[in-house]
Amino acid sequence: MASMNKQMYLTTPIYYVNAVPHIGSAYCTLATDTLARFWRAKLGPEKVHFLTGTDENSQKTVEAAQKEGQAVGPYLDAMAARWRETFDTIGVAYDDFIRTTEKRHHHTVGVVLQKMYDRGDIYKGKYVGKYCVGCETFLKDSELDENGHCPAHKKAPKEIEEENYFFKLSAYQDKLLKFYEDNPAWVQPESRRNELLNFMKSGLEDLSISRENCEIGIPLPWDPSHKVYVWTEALINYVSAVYDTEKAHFWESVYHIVGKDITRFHCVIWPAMLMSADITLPKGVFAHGFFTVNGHKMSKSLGNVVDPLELAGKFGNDALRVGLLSSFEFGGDGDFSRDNFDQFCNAKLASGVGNLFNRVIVLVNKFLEGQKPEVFKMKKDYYAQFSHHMEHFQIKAAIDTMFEVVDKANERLNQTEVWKLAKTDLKAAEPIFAELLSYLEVIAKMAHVVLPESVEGMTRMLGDNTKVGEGEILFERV
RNA sequence: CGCGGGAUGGAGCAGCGGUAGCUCGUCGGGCUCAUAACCCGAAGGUCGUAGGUUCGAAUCCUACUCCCGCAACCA
Repeated sequence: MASMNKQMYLTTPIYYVNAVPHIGSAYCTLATDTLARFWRAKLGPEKVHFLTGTDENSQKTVEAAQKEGQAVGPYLDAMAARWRETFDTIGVAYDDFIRTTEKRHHHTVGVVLQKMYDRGDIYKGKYVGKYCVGCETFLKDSELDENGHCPAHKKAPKEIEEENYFFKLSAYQDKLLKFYEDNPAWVQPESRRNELLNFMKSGLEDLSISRENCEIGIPLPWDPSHKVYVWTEALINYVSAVYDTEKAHFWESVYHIVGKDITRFHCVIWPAMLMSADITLPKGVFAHGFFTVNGHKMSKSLGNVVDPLELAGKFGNDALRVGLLSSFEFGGDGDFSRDNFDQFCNAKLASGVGNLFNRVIVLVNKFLEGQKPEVFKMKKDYYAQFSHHMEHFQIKAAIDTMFEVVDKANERLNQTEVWKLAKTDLKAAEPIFAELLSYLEVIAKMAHVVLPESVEGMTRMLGDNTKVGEGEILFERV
């Protein structure tokens, strides 16, 4: 159970560098960042490791570089920097950013594959098939459209016959099923787990894991004329980041946060590879859902691609973070619309959290000259509720808990009409101010995790042990 | 019979066997400490259709209809 963890290693998928970051990658990364911030608050910063990065050893990146008229190396450097800068800009505090072109990754991939090879799980076979460069995969005849083209790329696939190395995935079917049975919560949400069980029960086939004649990639240690297939190699990044370093102890506490489209790689192929290489399996995999934009899939042709940098620039990083994460449950699908986002910023952030802080602090300054009254003992432990949700990857529910406290405080304000009471009976008003300040404090504690930038203003307003600060505007209305 | 997700008040969602809930919006009232913010109340749903199981069904079963994703800027 996550609540028993003494340390935490969280990963996002690594992102293809030949596209620019969009709202989906920002969503996944901000979600993982938020979980990381929660665990740092709970366990201490040194007990948490948060990894993200870029996936670069793909034939597609070679083509993209050529299109830009650049050499591959500088192109990859520039694109990886762009991803990294985007995450930095929107307030993602990763502990490590891995690129699959780095030496540490190449080294680890060699080690892992050699272990699989030594065990006898990798053999050489002949692969005859139709290869689509765009998909980076072989397509079955049944997958082609009526013209014999790849339905996704509208291009005829190349007829390729080549020697490939294969991984005996089929040999792991029973072990995987047993593992799933023994670890019912390993994949979350449960609907994804059921999908995967059906997939595995339908029979696993051996997997081609190498390519010949690739311009980019990692050579197989025992046969450098073959490069490791990009997906096979990409998964290993999670190990590469900690393998053979002082961070190695984190491996036993790793949770992968992934998109629902890549669960097969992470929940079937990856554990089988780890079993083969005799490496401890991750503690769990959580698959989040996808966004539509105004009810439609994000697409360049529809012109509805949402740029996270634009939103962050306009509304602020905290609004982007909590706006995305609270718009639908982590694990489900949802819709993003600019109208709803605007509404959220006004209603929940400006009129909600921001107004409440200003409201209470101004009152305390006005009637108590900023002096803090006796501490109030709260009946309900809101932070415990918040923690419980976060420990179970229920990010939206955790954020909703914070807004619940905001509502509670506003309700108390109106019930007690403390601004009237203070004029006639200051002694009676004091405990109410104490109560209100204690709500602000628990909100700030949660904001440390979900509103990491605004928490600075909250801290200023809450002041020191004896006096509160000045009221200020945390969120402007939009 | 390709696979999968979904259909719940104006919008977005939760509920998944026991008298329909949340957020936003709308309308009415209150308050005036606060960022035209806050509080209270109301309207608004026969929970896609038709059957079935059950003392009782959004909730389980069957059939059907319609949307959407797998279709790359893809997480």
